[in-house]
Amino acid sequence: MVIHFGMASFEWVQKMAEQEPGKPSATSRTPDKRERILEAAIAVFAEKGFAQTKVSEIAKVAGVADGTIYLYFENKDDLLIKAYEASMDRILESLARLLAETESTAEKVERFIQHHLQMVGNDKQLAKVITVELRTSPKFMVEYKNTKFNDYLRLLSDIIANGQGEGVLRGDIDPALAARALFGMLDELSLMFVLGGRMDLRITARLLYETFMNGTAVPQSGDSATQRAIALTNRINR
Amino acid sequence: MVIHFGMASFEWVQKMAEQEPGKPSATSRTPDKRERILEAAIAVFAEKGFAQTKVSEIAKVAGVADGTIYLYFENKDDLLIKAYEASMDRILESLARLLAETESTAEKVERFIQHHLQMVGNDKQLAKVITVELRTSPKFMVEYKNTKFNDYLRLLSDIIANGQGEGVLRGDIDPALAARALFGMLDELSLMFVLGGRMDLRITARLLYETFMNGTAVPQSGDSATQRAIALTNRINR
Amino acid sequence: MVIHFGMASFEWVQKMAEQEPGKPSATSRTPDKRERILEAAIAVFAEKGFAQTKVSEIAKVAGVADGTIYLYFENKDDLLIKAYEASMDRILESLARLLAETESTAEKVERFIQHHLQMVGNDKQLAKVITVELRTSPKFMVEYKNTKFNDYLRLLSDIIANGQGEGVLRGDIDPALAARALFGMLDELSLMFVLGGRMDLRITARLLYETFMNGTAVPQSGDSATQRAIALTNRINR
Amino acid sequence: MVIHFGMASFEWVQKMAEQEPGKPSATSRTPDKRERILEAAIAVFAEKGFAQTKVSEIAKVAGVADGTIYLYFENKDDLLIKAYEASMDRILESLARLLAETESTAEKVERFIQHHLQMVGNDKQLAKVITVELRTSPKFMVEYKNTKFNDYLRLLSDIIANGQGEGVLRGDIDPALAARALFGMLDELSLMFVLGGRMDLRITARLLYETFMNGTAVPQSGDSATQRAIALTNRINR
DNA sequence: GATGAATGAGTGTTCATTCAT
DNA sequence: CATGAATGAACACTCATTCAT
Repeated sequence: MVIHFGMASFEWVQKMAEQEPGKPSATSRTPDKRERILEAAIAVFAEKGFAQTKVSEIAKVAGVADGTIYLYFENKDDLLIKAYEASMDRILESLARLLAETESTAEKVERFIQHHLQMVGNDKQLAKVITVELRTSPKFMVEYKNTKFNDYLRLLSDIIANGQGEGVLRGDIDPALAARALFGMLDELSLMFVLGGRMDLRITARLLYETFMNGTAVPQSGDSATQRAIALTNRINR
Repeated sequence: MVIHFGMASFEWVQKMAEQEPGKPSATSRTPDKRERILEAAIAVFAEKGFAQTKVSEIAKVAGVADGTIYLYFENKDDLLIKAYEASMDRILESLARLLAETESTAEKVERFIQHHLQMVGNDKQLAKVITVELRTSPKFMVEYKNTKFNDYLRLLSDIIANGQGEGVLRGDIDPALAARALFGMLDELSLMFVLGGRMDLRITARLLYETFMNGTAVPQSGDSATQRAIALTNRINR
Repeated sequence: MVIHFGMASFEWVQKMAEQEPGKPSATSRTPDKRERILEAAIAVFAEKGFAQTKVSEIAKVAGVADGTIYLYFENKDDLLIKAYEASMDRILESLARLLAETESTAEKVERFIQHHLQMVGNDKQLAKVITVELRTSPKFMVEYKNTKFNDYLRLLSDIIANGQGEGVLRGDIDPALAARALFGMLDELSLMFVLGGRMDLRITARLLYETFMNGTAVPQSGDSATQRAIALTNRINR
Repeated sequence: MVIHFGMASFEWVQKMAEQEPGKPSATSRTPDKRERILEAAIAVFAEKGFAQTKVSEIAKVAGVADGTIYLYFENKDDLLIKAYEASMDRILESLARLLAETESTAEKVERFIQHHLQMVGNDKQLAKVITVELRTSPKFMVEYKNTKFNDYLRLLSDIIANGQGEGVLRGDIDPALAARALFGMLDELSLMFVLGGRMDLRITARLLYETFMNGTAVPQSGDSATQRAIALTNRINR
C-alpha cells in the first residue's frame, strides 16, 4: 500500500560513525595515520570552518607533523574532498545495505530519511562539514564534480522512479527534482539541528516522511480514493 | 484534475532587482557610490566566492578606490552582510506586498514559492550569494544573528500557522519546522538552478506548491472522502 | 658672589603656557585657526605619540576639517616641527627675559634650571612632545636641523662660558658639553616626571642646581679658599 | 681615600658586542638565525628608525624570509623589545662583572660611566636604538614595563646609596633621582655622539665622573674638613 | 579660505606548502 | 616514511594627502 507509515527502528546506523578497526600494517607503527588525519580534518573543519582551519592545526589534532599531511593528500582542498568522500563512502555503503532490506518504495523512502537524519545525529561534526562547508564557493560546488553526492541523490531518485513505475508516486514529477527537493528538506533541517537548534530527529523524520509521501502519492483508484483527492484539491484551491 | 493549483502571474517581482535611486546628498559627489559597491560586491562574491574575492577587485568593479569601500563598510565581512541585508530588505518588502494581496493560505503559500524562485531567476548572482556564501562557516551562520533570514522564515511560518488555525493544514506540525522544510526545498532547488542546472522555475514552483500542500493538507470531512482523509490522518498521527 | 644658592621664585614662567590672546582679524571668524591646530597637535601628539596620531584626529580636536590643516602646514612632519618651534619660541623668549634680569652666572644657571622644570610642570603635554616625540627617528633628529634646540643649548653654554671667563666655573670643560650634560639631566628628570613619576620639581631644581654648581665650580684662590669650600659645602648640606 | 680619580682602563667592555655563539640545536638548520635577525633588526632600526623600518628589510638584511621572523618574534614591536632586552642582558652582565671587581664607591661610579660610554662607542647602532628608538611613544615607554632599564638604573642607584651609607656621598639626595640624573647626562652625551657629534668619549667619561663626584661628594668631618675640600677640589682640577 | 569625500600607495602578518635532514 | 623549520606569495586595511565644490 502506498501509505504505510510505520516507523521502523531508528538504530540502524547507530554505529555507522564508529571507528573502523583499521588495517594494521607491519611497516608503520600508526597504520591508520591517514584515517587519523581525515578524522582530525573533519573535526577541525566542523569546528572552525574550512577557511578558518589551519593545516597545522589538523596536523596537531591528528598527532602528525604538518608535512606528513602532504604525504597523504595533495593540499588542503583535497583534504576536505577526501574527508568528504571517505565519509560519503561509509554513508553510501550503510545506506545501500539498509535499502536492500526492503522492496517497498514507502519503506525505502522512510529508511532514507531516517538514515540521513540519524547520520546527522550520530556525527554532528561530519554533518556540519557536509552541510555547511562543502557548499562554500565554486571550488567545491562547481569545479569539483561531486560524484558521491550524485550517487547519494541517485539512490533517492531511483527509489522515487521505482515508486512512479509502480504507480505509487505521482508520475508527473522529475524523480531527480523530487529527490533534490527531499534532500533540500533533509539538509535544511540538518543544518538547523547542526547549528544548535533543539529538535527531535525521530519526530522530524516521521513528519518529513509523511508529508513527502502524502505530497507525492498518487491517489488510489476507486471511488472513494478519487473523491478524497478531489476534496483535498478543492480545499486547497479554495 | 487532482490538484489544480492555478498559477498566478510570474511577473510580480520582475523589477525587484532594479536599482533604487539612492538618496543623493549635497555633500557626496556620487550619491550612489554605496549602492555601486554593494552591487559590485554581490557580483564578485557570486562569481568567485567570498574567500576568493579580493576587496580590491570589488573596488575595481565598483569603479572606486580600495579605500572608499571602507568609508561605507567596516570590513569585508560587513560588506557581505550588508549586501545580503540590503537584498533581503528588498526581497522582504516585495514579498510582504505580494502576500498582502490575498487572504487565502494556499495562495499565500503559492505566492511565497513563486516569489522565491522568481527572485532566484531574476538575480542569479544574488541568489548564489545568499544560497552559497552566507552558509560559509560560523562567521556568518553563527556569530552573525541572521535577523533578515528569520524574518523571511517567519513570514512563511505565519502563513502555515494561520493555515493550521483555519483547519486547512495539519496541526501536528511545528510551523517553524514546516517553514524550514519548505525553505529547504526552495533553497536546494535554487542552488541546483544557480549552479547551472537546467530547470524550469515555473514548473518547479508549481510542483513544490502542490506537493507541499498535498503533504500538509488536512482532509475535509464529508462522506467517503472523509474516511480516506481520516484514515490518512490517523495513519499519519499514529 | 659665585655661589649664592638662594632659590629664587618658582613662579616666573607660571603663565607662560597660557593662551596668547591671538590677533583677531576681520576676515576670518576664527583668526587663531592656525594656533588651534598647533595646540591640538601638541595635545594629541603628547597623548598618542607622533606615529599613532592621525591628522584627522588633530583636525577633530582643533575643530577644523582635515583639509584645512594642509592650508597651514605642509604635512604631518611639518606640523610637529612647527608645533615644536612655536613652543620653543615662547620658551626661548620667556627664558631670555628671565636671564636678562641678572648678571650672576650662578643665578642664571639657577634660573635656567628652574625655568626648564617649571615649563615641564606647567605644560606636561608640551614637555612630553619635546622630550619624547622629537627624539624619534632620523626624521626629526637628523634631517631636521634643530635650530631652536641649538638656540636653547647655546643660551646655556653661553652662561657657562661666561662663568668660565669670570673664573667661577672650571675652565677645562667644553661649555657645549657641560650645557648638554646639564640638559641631559633636566631632560631625563623631565621625562621621569612626564611619564608619571611622582616628583617635586622645586626640590629637583635645587638639587640639580647645587650638584651642577658644585661639580663645576672652581675653588677660590687664597686662604679663604678653605672657608669657601666649607661655606659651599655647608650651604649645600643645609 | 674617598676620592681617587685615576682613570682605569677603557678597554673592559671592548668585546662586549661580539657575537655570542648561540645555542645550536639539532633541529634547526641555522642555529644562529635568531641572533642574525636580532642583529639585523638593530642595524636597520638604528639606520632608519623603528617606524620607517620594514620587516621585510630586516629579513633581507638577516638573510631570511619575511615569515621566518615571525617564527622567532611575535611582531615588529616584539622584535624591538627583544633586541633591546638581549642587548641589555649583555650590557648588564658585563657591567655587573665590572662593578664586582671593586669595593670603592668612587671607582664603581667611574666604571659605570666608562662602561656606558664605551658601550656607546663600541656599538653605535645599538646605542642609537636604545637611546633614540626606545623612547618613542607610549608603546615602548609606558605600555612596556622596562625592567632591564630599571635594572640598569638600580645598579647605579645602589652604588649611590652605598656611597651615602659610607658617608662618601651627600645623603640628602634620593639615590634614584641621582642615578637618573647621571643617566640623563650619559644618555644625552651618548645621543650627541651617536648623532654624529665629534667627541672624545674618554675625556667625556672623566669629566662626567669628576663633576658628578664633586657635585655629590660629602666633605669629611673633622678639622681637616677644610683641607679635604681643598684636596678634593685640587684633585679634581688636576 | 574651508570642506571632507575620495584616493591609493604602502606593509605587517598569515599560513599553505616545500624539502633538507 | 616522517619531520617541522623555512619559505614567500598574498591581501585586508590604514591614513596622509588631494581637490572639486
